[in-house]
Amino acid sequence: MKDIANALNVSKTTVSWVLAGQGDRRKISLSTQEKILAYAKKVNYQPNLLARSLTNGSSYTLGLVIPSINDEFYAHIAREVEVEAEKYNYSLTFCSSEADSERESKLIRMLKSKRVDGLIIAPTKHSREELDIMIEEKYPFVLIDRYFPELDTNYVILDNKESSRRLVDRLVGEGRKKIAIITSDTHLLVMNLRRDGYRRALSEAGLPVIPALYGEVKRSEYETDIIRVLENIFREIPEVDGFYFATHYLAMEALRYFYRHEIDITEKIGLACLHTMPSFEILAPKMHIAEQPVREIGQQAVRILVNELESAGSETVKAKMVLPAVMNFG
Amino acid sequence: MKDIANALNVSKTTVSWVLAGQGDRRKISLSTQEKILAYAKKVNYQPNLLARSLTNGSSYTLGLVIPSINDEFYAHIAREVEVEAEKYNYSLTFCSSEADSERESKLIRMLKSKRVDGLIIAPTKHSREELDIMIEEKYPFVLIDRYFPELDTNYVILDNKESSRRLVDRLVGEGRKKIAIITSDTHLLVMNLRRDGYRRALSEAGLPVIPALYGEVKRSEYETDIIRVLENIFREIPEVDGFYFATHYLAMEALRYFYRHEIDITEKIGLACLHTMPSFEILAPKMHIAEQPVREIGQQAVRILVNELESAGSETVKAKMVLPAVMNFG
DNA sequence: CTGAAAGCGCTTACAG
DNA sequence: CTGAAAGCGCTTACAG
Repeated sequence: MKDIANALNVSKTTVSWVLAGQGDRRKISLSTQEKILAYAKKVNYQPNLLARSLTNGSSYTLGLVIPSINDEFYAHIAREVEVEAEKYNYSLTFCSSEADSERESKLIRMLKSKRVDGLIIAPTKHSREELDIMIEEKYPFVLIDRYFPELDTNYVILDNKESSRRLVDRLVGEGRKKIAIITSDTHLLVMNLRRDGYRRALSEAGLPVIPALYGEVKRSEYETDIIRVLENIFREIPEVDGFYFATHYLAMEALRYFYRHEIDITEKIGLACLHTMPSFEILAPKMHIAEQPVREIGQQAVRILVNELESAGSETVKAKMVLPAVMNFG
Repeated sequence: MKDIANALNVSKTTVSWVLAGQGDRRKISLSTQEKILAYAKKVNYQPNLLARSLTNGSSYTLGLVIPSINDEFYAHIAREVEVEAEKYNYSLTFCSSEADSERESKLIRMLKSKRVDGLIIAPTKHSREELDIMIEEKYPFVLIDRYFPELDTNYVILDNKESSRRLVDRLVGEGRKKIAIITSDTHLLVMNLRRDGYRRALSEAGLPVIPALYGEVKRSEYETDIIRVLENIFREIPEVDGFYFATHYLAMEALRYFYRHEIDITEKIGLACLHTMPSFEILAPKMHIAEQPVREIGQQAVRILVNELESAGSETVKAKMVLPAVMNFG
């Protein structure tokens, strides 16, 4: 900009106005304007957005903190967030927390230091400290997929309990009586809500909740641990006739197991899963699926954030959205 | 920082030195150092990295431009790039170009304006202009997955021709004689290389290349268009006994079709695919797969970039890496 | 119609 | 041992 000003014998101020499209408003002579625009084009001037951000106090970048970008669900979320953010001229910096709350805290601090305007977080655990600080500082952020009811934050989540209840209810409707539930990450409230939904459906149908039909998979080694869990259930309750998977990657691994052991999943065993993967339709056409409304989650998260950014200062009331799943009965 | 300086009656300079860990080198008295550190901690001081970047001229952010983050392969690449970048203290801003070179150009310009230190790009088409400008400006970037041999740029790609040749050769080895090839995005050089590999394998085996066994799927509507393509082939050459898919999502949709029409893909029809998806192992255990070495692509891309950033100024010779696929014969 | 000047929050060469 | 000052590249209130 300085170069332009020097080359053209005008002030940086003038250049700045013109380049910002405020030339007319500031009544800068057309000839000067044209001169500047032409020269800027000639030298292929690109504004330094870093400097602009420092001056204006907003970077037009949002931060996305998720367990891993290399996960069907979160990659899709990232895409939808990106699309929506672009409408408001924001771009996205993402970080994978790897379900480690230490890391998560570090990443959040880093993103704040880089002065992203707001954060969209799928929190792994209660990073109490970081979230409290952000609430205190009124730093704009919205939680997705997971949340903490005791904290007054924005969030956009699935109606976990009801989605689960409906899925399991469907299995019950098929006459199944020994329905297992397979979960993971049980420190997460959402996982407990899913389990609640399962229990609910059973008790509404007058079926007992059998402890041996509960399987908990270690997240960090789920590919192998789920085998142990499944074998356990088949050994304890050989007459098991249904499985409800609390999340998609558990179902994926279970399907791998079922195929390998040629277990009949069209008649003998009914399946249900919270969220989906592109192959489920082929692998298990009869599986009942409650799909996360990915697009809406992404859109709402961005809108809530942008809304809060635009009404900076004026206290906005926190948005708490609980969305229904897209039900896909097999 | 200013606040700290005022509160403690020292200069910003001193605060800056201490916070940068240069206190000892600058021989600042221990008592001052401790005072500053303690106060910084107390007020939870977080440096404004925007300001630092503006001063230092590097933002410690890399830009990743890919067709879509919502794609198995690129999401995985993103993850590996992130992991590797973190080792060098870089974070990542990503943008999905949606295979639109207009968009791609815009995104590249935007990222440069935001002063990312370097770019990792899976280019969609020859955005001649943007790439030329970057070469001209010596802006650090590395191409992945796709490249342009006529341009002197860094790149990390798969050995497309050889991987394809080996896959098809495998099908040939099974005694198959009517092997179809299904491709898409044929404006991309890499797709042509894959086709070359296919042709090569056939001619090495003395088999004819039959035009009717060539299927080209429209990228933008591949889910439906592939059906047309497959039906065409089955109609023209009913005795087709093999399919080579030039990329994973084509295989995925084809499998959907094969399952729906109960086509025998264990004996009658042999399959091969460049790159994989988590379900292929279950859906088509006999499919031959050449997996992209995702981790190595990500790692090398980052290392090349960081290396160029660190040797800023001194002319580095461009890295041109052609990696072998990880072969997985079904 | 146009420009000089201050400020955003840092770093660092220079001076004492 | 410590600080005043310049500079990174922008924006904008103020003055003429």
